[in-house]
Amino acid sequence: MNKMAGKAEGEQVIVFAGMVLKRQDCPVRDVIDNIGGKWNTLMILALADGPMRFSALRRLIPDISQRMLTQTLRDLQRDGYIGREVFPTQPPSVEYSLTPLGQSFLVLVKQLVDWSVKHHEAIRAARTEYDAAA
Amino acid sequence: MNKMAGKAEGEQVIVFAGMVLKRQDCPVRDVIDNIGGKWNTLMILALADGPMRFSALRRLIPDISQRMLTQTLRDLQRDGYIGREVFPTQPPSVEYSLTPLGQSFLVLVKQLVDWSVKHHEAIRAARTEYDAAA
DNA sequence: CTGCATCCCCGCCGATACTG
DNA sequence: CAGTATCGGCGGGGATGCAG
Repeated sequence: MNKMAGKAEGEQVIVFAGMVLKRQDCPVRDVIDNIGGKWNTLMILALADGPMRFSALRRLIPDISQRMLTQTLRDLQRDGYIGREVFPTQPPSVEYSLTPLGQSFLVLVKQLVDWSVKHHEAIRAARTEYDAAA
Repeated sequence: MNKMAGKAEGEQVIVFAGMVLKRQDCPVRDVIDNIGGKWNTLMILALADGPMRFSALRRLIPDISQRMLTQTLRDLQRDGYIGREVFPTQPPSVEYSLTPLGQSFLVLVKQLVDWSVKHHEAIRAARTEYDAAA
């Protein structure tokens, strides 16, 4: 995940806003990886309005494979963003929901979406201009 | 607030906060991809305090390869986050700096860092607990 | 209905060598 | 100093099939 190039002696750190972020076991990487995944943020948004069942999520996000749906949910559950509750019905049903941590994170995701929508015009413009210059 | 809208010809869209996000050419993906990359956010942070030369960035981030340094800078430049200025000295020197768009984005990154630092304890706790349960 | 297992492709990223 | 070029590993993620 986060490979260390330096030795134990040369402990690489980065200072930002007075905080020391060690390259190994960097707190930010834990979060970045969750944002960077193809489906993670979308999953957080999907659960924004309340708990949802597995099949409901499939319907909500039609173009996700079963494999990635399961894996994304597991990853987010592992890091404490979402909770999983199994109901012993027949056939069984499983409900996923945002934990307090997940809801806290949702705020960031929403800001990210807002910023994206607001600036994606400028981004695309810069992109075409750059490509044209080349 | 988060609902799937109908589709006409396989045109998948997702509605969030009243905004329609088409799956193809999604504005959020442009931003997400920049966050998700291994070095992108770090580069933004590195330029937070002002312009920096190529070699200065190398020293600041020791464990980045020359290849990825160049590529990351190019990508961010292409999307308009950073600017590049060449000084005709001998040998030549190049300075990179955040554009207004980049500085606007920097705000988000900082919030991300703050959130990470504040909650990474909870995340790691959830992670070990999940692994223990397994 | 809710998963896990398997196969496989492809793009990220690192290592290394070469240039103006 | 500031790049470019090439090779190769590795892991993300899609498609499909099987199971409880």
